[in-house]
Amino acid sequence: MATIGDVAREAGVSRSTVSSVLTGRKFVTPETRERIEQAIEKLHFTVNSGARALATSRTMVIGVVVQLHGLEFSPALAPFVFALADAARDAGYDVLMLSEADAVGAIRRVTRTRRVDGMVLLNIVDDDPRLPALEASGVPAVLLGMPRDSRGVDAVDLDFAAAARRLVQLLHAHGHRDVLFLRWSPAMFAAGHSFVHRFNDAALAQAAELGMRVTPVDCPDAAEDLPGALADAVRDRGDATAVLVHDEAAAVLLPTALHDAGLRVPDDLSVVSLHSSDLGRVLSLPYTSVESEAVRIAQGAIAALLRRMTAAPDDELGVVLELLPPRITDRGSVRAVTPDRGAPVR
Amino acid sequence: MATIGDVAREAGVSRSTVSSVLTGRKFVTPETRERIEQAIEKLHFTVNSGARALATSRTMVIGVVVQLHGLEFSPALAPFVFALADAARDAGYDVLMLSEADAVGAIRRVTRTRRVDGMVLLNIVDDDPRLPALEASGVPAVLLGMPRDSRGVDAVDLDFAAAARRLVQLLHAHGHRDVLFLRWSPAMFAAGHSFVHRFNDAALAQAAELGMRVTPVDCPDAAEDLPGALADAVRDRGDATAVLVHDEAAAVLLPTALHDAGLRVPDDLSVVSLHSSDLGRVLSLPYTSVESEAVRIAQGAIAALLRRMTAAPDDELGVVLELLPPRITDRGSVRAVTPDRGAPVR
DNA sequence: CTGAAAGCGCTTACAG
DNA sequence: CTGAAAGCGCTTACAG
Repeated sequence: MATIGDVAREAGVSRSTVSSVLTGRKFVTPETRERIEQAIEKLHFTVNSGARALATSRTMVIGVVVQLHGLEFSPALAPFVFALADAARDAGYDVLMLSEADAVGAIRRVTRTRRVDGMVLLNIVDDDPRLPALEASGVPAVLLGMPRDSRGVDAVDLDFAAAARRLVQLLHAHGHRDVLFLRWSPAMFAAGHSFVHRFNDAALAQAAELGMRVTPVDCPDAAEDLPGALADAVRDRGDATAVLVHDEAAAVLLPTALHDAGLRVPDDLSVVSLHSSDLGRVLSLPYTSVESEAVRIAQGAIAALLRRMTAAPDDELGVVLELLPPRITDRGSVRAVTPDRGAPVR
Repeated sequence: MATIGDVAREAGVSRSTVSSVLTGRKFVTPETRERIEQAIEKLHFTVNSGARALATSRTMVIGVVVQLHGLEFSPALAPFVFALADAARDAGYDVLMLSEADAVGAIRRVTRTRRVDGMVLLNIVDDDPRLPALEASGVPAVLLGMPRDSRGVDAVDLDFAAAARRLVQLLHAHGHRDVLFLRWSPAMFAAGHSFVHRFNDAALAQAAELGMRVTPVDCPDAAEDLPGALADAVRDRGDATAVLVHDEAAAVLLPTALHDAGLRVPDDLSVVSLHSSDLGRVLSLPYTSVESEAVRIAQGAIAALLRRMTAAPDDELGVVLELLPPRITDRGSVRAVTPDRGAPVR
């Protein structure tokens, strides 16, 4: 491996001059620059990132901490991780994946050993134990998610409340007044996943405001109980003319449950949902739904992180809490009904 | 941040002695060791990984390269990535996630800048363009997947051929002689995903050997065409008494298609499958199937990589090509039929 | 068993 | 505009 010294010798200049063209932080005459670049080319020289990190105190690495609670639909995390890596790369950063069970330990380890310049935390919950560890580390960070209290840490997330309102409004505008709400399991609520609460609270509030009846159905904690629970919910739907879904697995399994019950969408029942867009695409989920926006959220998170990482020490930056507006993709799963009778419009 | 010099001063010893207890490569008398450990504790000292990397030429980081072809079911990759990170961590390594579109560029970049000690490549295809780049880099590596020609690189994968044989044998043992084979799309075959070929070839060969009729059904390249294709396949199944599935999305959507057709499993039709275990678990896919073994494969891959990374330069290591034996989980989706009539046994 | 010195490969004030 | 020197925080022969 060629070093900066080899390049300097080859080009007949000093190491500092080579460094100047590498960093681009100093002016070098075109001629010597040219000579140096040729030497770099010839020797296949590349900067040793460890040495550079030691000299600059910047690793150009971002740590991404995902906590696999087991409760969550882990495949749905993948798009966010990949989108984060892409966004980081566009800014010149690599991504260290921290998925070990002991997330607090991971944060301590990589920050103390100076492995990363900044951190992104995924699947945040209220009172997340990772936040104090983050605070103690003093490393720039951003949350991909929006806990009740982000403790001064920047956070970026989809606006789940707005998403819920828009879906409810959509149903209302089509005449639906009685809606079944398939929501995340009690364990997810209890774990403090704030997106679950935000969606739920906003959906119920919006429905109340519009004078709609919304019957919540809790998805079971155990995956194997879900098909049965869906079947029950659909059978016991009463006069509901529409279904609002906010649970990954429920969105995937609902088609089967509806078919089992001999119901057609949207003829017999309208459906709107919020679930992972990637999953929906691959499985052709046929429901009008809110996009999960992994790419935009990841880009927003990296932008917020860059702002912190590149801030001067004396900059007093305000906390960024960014809620991205939901976008709805219409897949024709909502049908207009007459509000009074609850029956499909002919 | 405390440095090794601070610790040395605090403990009243030299920096080299501190280093000796840090690395554990030299004997230090218990008394001085004790003093040093107390100083480390007191100052909250942690080794600066960049400095250590520079001094030792080892980063303790493994690069994981995933190529998101767009064709594949990307959420199914997540379990492998997480399992790799876990296995690496157990061996003291962190994982750098490389998911950018230009995988070859990523390999060049992280190896030339000495960011990693080794690499793991996921979703390998035949004639994978990443292999030459890997070879050129000279960095230890392992493939998670088994291309036709691994070009001297260690590779670990599930034994897809054995998996196919065992599933076919299982159907045969239960009397099935006419089987529908829902297989990956032509684009996946064309892309050279060897697991797709290995499963397919072995399934067809085993069936022929056992005198079974197997009718392959190509899943469509476009996700949105899959539901229709499944419906067609099920309707036109002829005298088939069982379905063999090797396609993630097909495994997920088959229940709906069967329900649509008014068919019950296993009463009207038996089903066996190979799909992501995690996905199957979360969605409660009700089919007897081969486990995808993300954890065992990842552990095997990291073990193989460690062997290379820790080998002495003059060790002439043989190439490791490891195919893990498939394990079948019985979910009662196979029913015994009488071979002659093809009708269910009453 | 411990320490002084050199070195890993860069960057960055500071002179000139 | 270029270079010599010091320094980033470790590890590792080599003496003693």
